[in-house]
Amino acid sequence: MFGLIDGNSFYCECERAFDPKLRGKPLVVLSNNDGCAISRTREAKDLGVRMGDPYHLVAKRPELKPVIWKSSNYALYGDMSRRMYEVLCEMVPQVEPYSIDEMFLDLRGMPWDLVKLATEIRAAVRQIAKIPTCVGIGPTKTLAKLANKVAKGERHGSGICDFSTPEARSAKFPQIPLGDVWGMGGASVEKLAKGGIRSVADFVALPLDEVRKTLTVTGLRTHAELRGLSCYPFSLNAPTRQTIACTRSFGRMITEWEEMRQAVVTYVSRAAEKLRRHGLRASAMQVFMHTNLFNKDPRYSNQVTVAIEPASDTFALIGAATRAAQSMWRKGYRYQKAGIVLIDLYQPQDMPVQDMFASRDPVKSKAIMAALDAVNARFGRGTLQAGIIGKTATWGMRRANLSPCYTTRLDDLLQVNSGPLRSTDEPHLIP
DNA sequence: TCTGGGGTCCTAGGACCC
DNA sequence: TCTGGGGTCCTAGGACCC
Repeated sequence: MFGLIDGNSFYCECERAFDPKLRGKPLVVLSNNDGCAISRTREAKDLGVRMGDPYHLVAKRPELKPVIWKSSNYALYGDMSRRMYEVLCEMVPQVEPYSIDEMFLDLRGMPWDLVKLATEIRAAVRQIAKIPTCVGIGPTKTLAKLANKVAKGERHGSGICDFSTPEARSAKFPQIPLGDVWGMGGASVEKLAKGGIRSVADFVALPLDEVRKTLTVTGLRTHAELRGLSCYPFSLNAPTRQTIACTRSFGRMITEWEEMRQAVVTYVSRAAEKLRRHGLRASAMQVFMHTNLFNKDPRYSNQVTVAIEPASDTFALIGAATRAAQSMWRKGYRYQKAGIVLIDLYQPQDMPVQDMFASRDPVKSKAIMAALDAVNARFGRGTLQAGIIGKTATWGMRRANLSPCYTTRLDDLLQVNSGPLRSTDEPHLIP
């Protein structure tokens, strides 16, 4: 049996955990660059903020005046996710992180009442990690996900939904729209609706060849999972990464090559850091840049893919990325975004060709990269930056309302007054 | 002025092979 | 008149996820 636990309005609740003033208020966390709404509290949803609403449009709406808008703080959310994971590991034999706010629980062989266990898990995560959650239970991952969705939809429910028995499923399935199912996106829902298939019950009753014909093998898997046949096993070790990317919109449009060069150098450095953290090397990369696709500016969009000598060395990757960017740079446009994606990733021992004639001394390179990563880990990202001389860039992303990194920066730690403790779980802030 | 970022998997079609 | 069968590998694009 699987469980799926999922943080309610996860990013918003991470903010609330450290700032009591946000509790009970309509709160929205914005995407990078303060672009659009990506996490909303119940209060904000009730006021009509939708997922993906562009901030600059929605902030003008008078009924949304009371909403508090926060820039996203991934250092905080990532660390809160880790805390949630640790609490869960104490309570069930195995936990498989699925996303920053969702984790599958292996409930096989758990001897007691699963709903009771789920209740205890929710309470522990709430108390220790400060995150409210919902839990879904089912014999497959897809059913656990669906149960979780049902639990989340119940306004004053228990926060738990159990789909472990066929009876529980057939009672609910006729009322659940197909789009609620994990793996059923807009395109599939639309295709099936043409044949009158709208609810999960309709879909489950569909013959296999029909499913295969309209949705190919992925649809077939979802279909099987909904009938209780597991196709996605529980897996402990995270699969090795296929791609590592760093792509960003600029805080303002940029028009100069030097700015673009700096951006590309910054992004590729960041990606190389991730690459080393995963112990991988890249043997190809894609670099892209484009102008704003929403406004009436003259449009330009280009992308190049280059093969490189397998590397995780920042300097090597910078060279390749800069050349690629230069080859597609056209002066006279207002660029809005650029990015780099590292592809064809290898574990060094699996590399098809050993770098016998490597143009860089591998021992030296390894030592320099280790030093670079250590300095940046200790003193903050970008303390040592290859390929950029001088002042801070002005094109970086907008993050107008960023919360402190309460849990990952010493300078940002909350301070607690000494003296008699008050009977409250709220941190006592020193102004 | 201002519309995110980072992933995975699958398929179709072309090039190529024997 | 008639032009096989069975593969692999690569890429671009679609669909989906959070």
